[in-house]
Amino acid sequence: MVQKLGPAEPAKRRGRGRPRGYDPEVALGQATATFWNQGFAGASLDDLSAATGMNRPSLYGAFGDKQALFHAAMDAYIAQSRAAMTQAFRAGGTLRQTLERIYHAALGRYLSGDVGGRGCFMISAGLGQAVVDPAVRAVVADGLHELDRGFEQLLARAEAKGELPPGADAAAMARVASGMLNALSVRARAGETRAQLDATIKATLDLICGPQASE
Amino acid sequence: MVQKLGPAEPAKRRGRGRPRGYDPEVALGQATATFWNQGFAGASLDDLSAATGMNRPSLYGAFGDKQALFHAAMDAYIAQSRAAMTQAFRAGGTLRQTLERIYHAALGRYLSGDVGGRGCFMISAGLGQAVVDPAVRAVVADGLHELDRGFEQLLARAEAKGELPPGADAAAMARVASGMLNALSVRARAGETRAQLDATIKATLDLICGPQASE
DNA sequence: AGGTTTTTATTCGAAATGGTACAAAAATTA
DNA sequence: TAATTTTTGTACCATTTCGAATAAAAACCT
Repeated sequence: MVQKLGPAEPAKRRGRGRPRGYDPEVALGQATATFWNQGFAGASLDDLSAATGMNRPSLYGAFGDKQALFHAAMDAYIAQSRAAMTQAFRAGGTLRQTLERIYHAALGRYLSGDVGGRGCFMISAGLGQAVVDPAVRAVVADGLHELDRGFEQLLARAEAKGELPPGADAAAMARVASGMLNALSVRARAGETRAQLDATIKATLDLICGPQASE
Repeated sequence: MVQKLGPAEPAKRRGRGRPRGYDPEVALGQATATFWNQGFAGASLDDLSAATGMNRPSLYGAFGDKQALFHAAMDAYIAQSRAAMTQAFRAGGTLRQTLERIYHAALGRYLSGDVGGRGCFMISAGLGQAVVDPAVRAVVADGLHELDRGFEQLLARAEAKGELPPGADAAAMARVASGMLNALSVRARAGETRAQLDATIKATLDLICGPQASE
């Protein structure tokens, strides 16, 4: 889990001094994974140092103190998540296909890693800090609401295209669709199997889009 | 927030030695609140000592080490939550009334305290430890699945009573109903207002039970 | 009153934690 | 080659953390 040290491949020269022994993006990813599993308070600088292969002064020089590192981890996670989600939202197809793609893209991230289900980083690690650090709470809330808006637009477009039954309430559907994404995070971290989580996704799709024969 | 010390009122004599200066149940509640806000790793023994008004040796004598105290906090929370939920599930009324009662009972707990939304203790504090402590993960999973079964029975009974429309899938509805409870926890802790959360509840009820005029 | 028992209060200690100082190392530039 | 610049590695520091040891306090029992 530690990136190899020593002179990194001369990928990009950066001018004068000694070259870095690590790739900042890789290191940030490894620090993120540590926070993801153990939370902010549960991840010591020694843990982070071991995970990234950087010693503490390097960590400090690159990212600032522990809080700053955590914020950098959130920003990086959000950026990645946003990229994947944007793609899933926009790839086209029926409403059901789109929702299914969204849920499975998210679930793939929630089940990634080697600890048996970590959930969403913002929910699992971010919300742990939310009560202690208002700035973290605000970032998490923004992330949630950005997704909310995505679902609202998706459902509104589906309604406009006539994909929804006549009496359907697109706004209500969007709220539930977004909420069930949070539920998947919770339950992935609680250790539910992929089969169980897939069943929850199917139930959500059936309720929103109408039932469909099993595959 | 600290219970008063000194000789407690002679509620129940317990025989020989010096009487306790605290009520174990009250102290456990205060310790639970500390874990709830700050998580397991984020709550130091000093924090817990200050919150309960017990000094460390007393804490240790009463509950064992920090892990044991956390497990005791989970057990107590589950017992309280189960009592409230059982009542909400069984009090009768239409499906919509019952679901509304369940969600609002839970939401009241999720918004309790003076830190602006803490969510469910098991999700907010428990899941933070789930990856680190498999026993905690198992307890949380059990709690979730106990609720799942409650919703399954509730929806199955509603179906049997003919409260659901003909084509409805009671099992899928139960999964979503249970999942949205998790979503409420997440969003309460993210700082959503009661009005926002009520709107999510209403959306869930509308989707499961059919729309209803606003009050 | 004197002894017994249980809890509380003070204190201590070893380890871990977050953060930093400083010199050695590895590159560039002159 | 020598000076410069940036990063690394080691060591250190003050504080916090968890836990335990020990003595004082407050009740009961005889």
